Amino acid sequence: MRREGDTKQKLFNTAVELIWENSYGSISVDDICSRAGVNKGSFYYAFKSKSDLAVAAFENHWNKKRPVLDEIFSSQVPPLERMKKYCDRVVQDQLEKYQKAGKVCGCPFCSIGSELSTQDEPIRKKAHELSERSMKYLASTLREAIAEGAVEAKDPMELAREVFCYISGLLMQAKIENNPEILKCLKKGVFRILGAKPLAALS
Amino acid sequence: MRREGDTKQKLFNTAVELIWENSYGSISVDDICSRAGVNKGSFYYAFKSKSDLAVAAFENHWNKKRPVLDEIFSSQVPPLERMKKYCDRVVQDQLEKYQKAGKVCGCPFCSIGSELSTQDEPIRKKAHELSERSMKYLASTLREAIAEGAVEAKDPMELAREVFCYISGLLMQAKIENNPEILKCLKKGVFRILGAKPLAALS
DNA sequence: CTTGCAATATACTAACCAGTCAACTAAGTT
DNA sequence: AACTTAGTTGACTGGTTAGTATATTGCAAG
Repeated sequence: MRREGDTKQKLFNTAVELIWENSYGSISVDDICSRAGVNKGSFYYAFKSKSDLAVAAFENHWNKKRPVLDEIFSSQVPPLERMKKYCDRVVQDQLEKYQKAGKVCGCPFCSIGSELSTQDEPIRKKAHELSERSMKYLASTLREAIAEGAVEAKDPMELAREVFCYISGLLMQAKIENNPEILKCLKKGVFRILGAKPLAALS
Repeated sequence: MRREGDTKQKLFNTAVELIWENSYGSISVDDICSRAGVNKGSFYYAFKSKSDLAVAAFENHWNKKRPVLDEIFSSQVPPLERMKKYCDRVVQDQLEKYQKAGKVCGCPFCSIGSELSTQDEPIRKKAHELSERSMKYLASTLREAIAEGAVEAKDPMELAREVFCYISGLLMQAKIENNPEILKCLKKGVFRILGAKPLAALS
C-alpha cells in the first residue's frame, strides 16, 4: 500500500476519459472507481466529492498538456507559424481521440464547462480559468503578429477571444455532427478571422 | 380532462426551461412533472421516455423561434442588414434569459447537444438538424452578400459555418465565464469574419 | 517488535432515479 | 342512460446514486 499518488492519478485519468467520452451527469462515482480499479473508500479518502475530483482531474489534464502548448507557442517560432502549429495540433488531438473513442468528443474543458457552468460554481471557475490560460497563449502570439504587421487589429486579447470562440465552437459542432471532416477547415477559419493577409502563409 | 395538447405544451416549456438553466443530466422526470404541474402517468402517456420529451421539446422550441428568424432573414432586407439584426437578436435573447435566470445560460440547442451528443443518438441528430437549419439562414444570406460584392468568399456554406461556430462558441464562453458583457463583441466578431469591408456598416 | 497512522477495502444507507401499472374520470356516441 | 375510450392519477418497483462508517492493511519510526 502507501501509494496515494498512484490512486489519485488513476482517478484523474479515468475521470477525464469517462467525462470526455460521455458526460459528467451520466457517469457515476462507482463507474469511475471500477474503471480505475480503485475502491470507493479510497476515492472518498482522496477527494471529498465527485465535483472535487472533476476540478482536480481537469487541472491535472491541463498540466499534462502544458509542455506541448509551451513548445507550440515558443517565442522562437514566428507568430503566424505558432498559430498554424496550434491549429494542426488541435485537429490532430481530436482525430486521435476520435479513433480511440469511435466518436467525436470535442474539447473536454468546454464540454464539462458547458454542461455544468450554471450548476456547479467550482467547476465553472475551473473551466473559465483553463480557457483563459489558452487565450493567453493566443493573445501574446497575436500581439506579436500585430506588432510585426502580419495581422491588423487593435486589441490582441479581443482577437484571441474571437479565435478561441471560433475554435471551441467548431469542436462543439464537430461533436454535434459527430463528423471529424469539418475539423479540416479549422485552420482556414482561424486565418480568415486573422484577416486576408496571412492566408497565403497556409502551407 | 381531455387536454393532452395542453399537457404536452406545458412539458415542452418546462423541459426546455429546466434543461437550459441546468442540464439534462441534473434534472429528473419528477422535477419536470412537478414544475409543469403534470403527473408522472400523464408524462409517460404523452412521451415514451425522458429523451423523447427532450427531442420533441427542442423541436417545439425551435418552431416557436422560427417566425422571428424568418422575419430577420427576410429577403426584403439587405443581406448585411440581416446579419446585423440577427446578431442583435441573439444578444438580446441571451440578456433576457440572463435576467430571468440570474445567470448566462448560453444556447439551449448547443448546450444539450454538447452534453449528450456522444451518448444519445436521437438527441444528437436533433441538435445537428437544428444547427443546420440556423446555418441555412446564414448561408443564403451570405450567398447574396457575396453576389452583391459586399463580402469576399468562395463558399457561402463554409462561411456560414464559420460564423455559426463563432457565435455558438461565444455563447458557450459567456456561459462558462458567466459574464454577459462578452456578448457585446458578438457583432464585431461576426463582421470581422465576414471581412474588413462591411465593418463600416456597423451602426 | 510494537505502536501509530496513511491508505485501502467493503458493507451499508437514505435518497433518488426512470419507468410501470391498475384504478379512475369525464367527454363523446348511440 | 349505458358504453367507449382518450386522458389522468399517484402509488409502486427495482435499480442506482453519492456519500459514510467501520474494519483492515502494511509501512515507518521508536
